[in-house]
Amino acid sequence: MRYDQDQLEAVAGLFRVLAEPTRLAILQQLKSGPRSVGELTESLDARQANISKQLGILYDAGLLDRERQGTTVRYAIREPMIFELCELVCGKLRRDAKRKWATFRRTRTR
Amino acid sequence: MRYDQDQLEAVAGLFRVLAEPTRLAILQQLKSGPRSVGELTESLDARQANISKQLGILYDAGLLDRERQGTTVRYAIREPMIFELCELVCGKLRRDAKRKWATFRRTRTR
DNA sequence: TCATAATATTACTATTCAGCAATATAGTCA
DNA sequence: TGACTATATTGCTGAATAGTAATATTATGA
Repeated sequence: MRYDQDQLEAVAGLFRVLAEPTRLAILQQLKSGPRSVGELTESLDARQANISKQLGILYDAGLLDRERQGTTVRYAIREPMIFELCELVCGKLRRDAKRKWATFRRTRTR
Repeated sequence: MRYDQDQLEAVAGLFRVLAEPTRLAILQQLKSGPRSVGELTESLDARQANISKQLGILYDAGLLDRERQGTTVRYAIREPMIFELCELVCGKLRRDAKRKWATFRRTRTR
């Protein structure tokens, strides 16, 4: 697969959406099931304005579904693919950590 | 899998490295094989300083290998996993595009 | 050692954006 | 309608960073 400039921009844009701990934390919460803005605000110990804003960004990126229920709004994962992404990244981080640890042991033990 | 704050930061950090079109373009070039800074600078029509800087960021993130050969330096992919990441993202973008197109057709044809 | 070539670094500017407080909007119920 | 609740938006500030020109570093060969 070969990407032109616009496609690279689009791919980079989606990675950028995932490049923020707060948004990842939201996604992690939603992995267990749909949540309202208020529930997320409480469980993440954050400001409502910020959670709402970050949810908007995730929604605009097409990663979440949104549904009004009376005066509350519930968000849910639309793209389970994001968890595969996170798993791949975590696998790499684990490999890095293991490598670093092995190096440390080598330099300490002889 | 459950992530704490530090892990979320680490994952976000790696996504941030991939969240730049120039760096993705570099990775794309390297997919065909190792390249020197000069070769990348030419094929990407960019400034040498910038390519060198972005290569440094990719290297520091543990995504690239580096090898000096005389006065030139060749970089190579160290983590083929990144291409899986890009493929997942592209799959999503294709789905989005298809969905948008289908909606367009629905609203036009009746 | 000197000249040259390839790469890296530095110092800077412009842009982007997370988080915030304040405020606006939308839905519910009396 | 008005009071109340939940969510969204606006305007702002501080921090991060892509790209740049200029310069420094490193290696080669005469």
